[in-house]
Amino acid sequence: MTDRTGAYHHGDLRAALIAEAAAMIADGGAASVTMREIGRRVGVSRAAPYRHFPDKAALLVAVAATGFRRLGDRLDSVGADAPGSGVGRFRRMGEEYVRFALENPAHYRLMYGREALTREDLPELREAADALFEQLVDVFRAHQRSGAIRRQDPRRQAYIAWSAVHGLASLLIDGQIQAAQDVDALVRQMTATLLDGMRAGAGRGA
Amino acid sequence: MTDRTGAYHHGDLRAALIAEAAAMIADGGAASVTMREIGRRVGVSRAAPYRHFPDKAALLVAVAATGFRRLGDRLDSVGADAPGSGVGRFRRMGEEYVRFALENPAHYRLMYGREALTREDLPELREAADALFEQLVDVFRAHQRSGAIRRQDPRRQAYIAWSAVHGLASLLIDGQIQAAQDVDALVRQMTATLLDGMRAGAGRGA
DNA sequence: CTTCGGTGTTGACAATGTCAACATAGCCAC
DNA sequence: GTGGCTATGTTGACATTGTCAACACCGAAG
Repeated sequence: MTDRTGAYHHGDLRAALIAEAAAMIADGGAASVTMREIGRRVGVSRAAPYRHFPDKAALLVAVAATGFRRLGDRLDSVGADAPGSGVGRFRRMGEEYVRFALENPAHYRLMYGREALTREDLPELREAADALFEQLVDVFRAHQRSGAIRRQDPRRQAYIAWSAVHGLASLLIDGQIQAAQDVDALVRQMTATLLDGMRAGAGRGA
Repeated sequence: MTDRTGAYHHGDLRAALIAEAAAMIADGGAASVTMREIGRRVGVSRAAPYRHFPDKAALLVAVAATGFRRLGDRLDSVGADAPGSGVGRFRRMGEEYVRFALENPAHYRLMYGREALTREDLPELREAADALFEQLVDVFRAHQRSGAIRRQDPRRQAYIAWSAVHGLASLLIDGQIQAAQDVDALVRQMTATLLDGMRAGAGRGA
């Protein structure tokens, strides 16, 4: 198999590079990540990573994408925990989302640090993010079915909810909102506000 | 006056540096900003900027802070336009906020790119951001007085609203939400949802 | 006029991303 | 098995960058 990106000399350099980069990001911020240092830590030379990623941005994209997938899994699991499709599902997902961000601030920032990471040739990130979004849309579809919220374009509702949760996570991470706040309470108030707002007449968009 | 940071050899290098950096950010992204290039463009040597800013991050903080002040001014003006303190005030501010972000995406990203910019010794950014937040709190206080929304901690309401608007702006800028969407309609739906939610019973936070 | 601090300049250094030339290891056809 | 091809990894090299140190200059204060 030539196509397999796996074990050759090192074992599975590609995976090791992603893991090491993630680790470095976790405890030094994205700025501390260096191609050369990653190589050093993994035990290869500085140019070795270039056999697996065309450049630094590509490696970071891969790292960011794994973040979206991990986050998606976590949201899935708390979503699945829901006994019925009660309104609590969105709330629990919101809490979990913010928790993930606070636990992995640098990684989270990287995931949305689209500035350097937006590249046509690397659709992986966008796809991972899109998958996450679709999860969210499903939640709103479910909430509509259960009559908890108003029937209208669930994607629009999901956009709004995503914005709110992502915004809160970002502001918390960056310290714009003092983390001393009771975060869970804030998340609950936010999700409740949104759901209440979506239950009421709000919807004459456009 | 020795304290005056102003005109000496150049005229007003400090201000020129900030302006030039802002310009470079505007059309090349933050990554394109280079101390040396800024110097080149302003017509000074590479080390000259270091007489006015201890390092690159400090200059970027200054640039980011001007962004918050400009944004604050714009929000003020649309807020002031409000005839009464009608509920429209928050909506208009939200629209203006998102407009600013879409018009100055790179600058906006820098403003919230707290990762590299969080430094104890440079409170300027935090202060500028805090001032913006206080503007928002005032809006919710006003909306409470007019009875448009529920009476509860206006800061919590402002946090939620800020999160939502900032999140939407971020996702739009980064292309996570297709800009092809009718942005204004989305903003209107969001602000309406939030206000409706704050009018209803949502508030048992904690 | 002299002097001094605020400004700006050039030289230098270490670190980084990345390319090119070169080495090698494992798998394939024979 | 063996020769060779490709995937993988290595070292050398280069331009660029942030930043510091040593030096030069200009204008105000005495």
